[in-house]
Amino acid sequence: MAEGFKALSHPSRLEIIRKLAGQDHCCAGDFCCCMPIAQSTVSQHLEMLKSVGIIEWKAQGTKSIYTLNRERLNELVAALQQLVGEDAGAVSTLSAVAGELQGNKKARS
Amino acid sequence: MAEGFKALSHPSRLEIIRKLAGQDHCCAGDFCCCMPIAQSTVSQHLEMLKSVGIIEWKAQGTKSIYTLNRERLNELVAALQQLVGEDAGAVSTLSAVAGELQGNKKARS
DNA sequence: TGACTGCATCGGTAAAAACCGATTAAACGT
DNA sequence: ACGTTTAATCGGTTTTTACCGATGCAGTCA
Repeated sequence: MAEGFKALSHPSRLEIIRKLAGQDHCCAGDFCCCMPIAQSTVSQHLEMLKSVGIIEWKAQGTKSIYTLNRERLNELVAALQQLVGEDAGAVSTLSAVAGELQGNKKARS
Repeated sequence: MAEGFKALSHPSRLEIIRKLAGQDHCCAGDFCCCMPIAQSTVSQHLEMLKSVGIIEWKAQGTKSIYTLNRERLNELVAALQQLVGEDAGAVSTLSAVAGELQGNKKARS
């Protein structure tokens, strides 16, 4: 769990995730060209994210295709929520939001 | 944001949070006695958690009282969810849960 | 087959984090 | 006022992380 959050604890790695979240998949080079760090450094950040399962890797010709593992990130979210103790208060907030989004009168009040 | 996750990226700090989550408040000594690290080290971990707002501090006599800032942790949860991209899928799951908990027919389907 | 591309990996340096024991300082009880 | 308790801070060491340029190695295309 600490490992997972460590992977999220660097701006460059968050940037990688952000980019990947809006794009379905990227190859390694796509990150290099929009970040102020060397290619080898990017590669190491990718390796770290991969090692904790936050991103997934696939070879495609001479390129490396990376995709976001949303499930793994959701696990981290869940772990964090559980740590806080997702009690009644959190649930009611949650249902209020859900109601709002659906025009659900019962949930709103 | 990276700072926040960095604070969560160490087992000792997670342990502090976990302990605090089940206990409303603790003084500094309460952590020392159940962790395999020196008092000065615990103090530094507490300082780090405090500096990013995850815990709060209050002096009480000769003791230091620490409490968990659940709101701050929820902010991090939210940030992480947003990073993943809380899309339609996530919302419907969310409202389904809310509906379940309230006996809401509309949300259930 | 030989040049080229795209990336991972290697070797090394600099900076940051983790940790400790010792010291300091505030609040307390006597 | 004095000794005690509690916890922050200091000085220093070791380990880890971040970063780079250079090198190596597939896969591709001429």
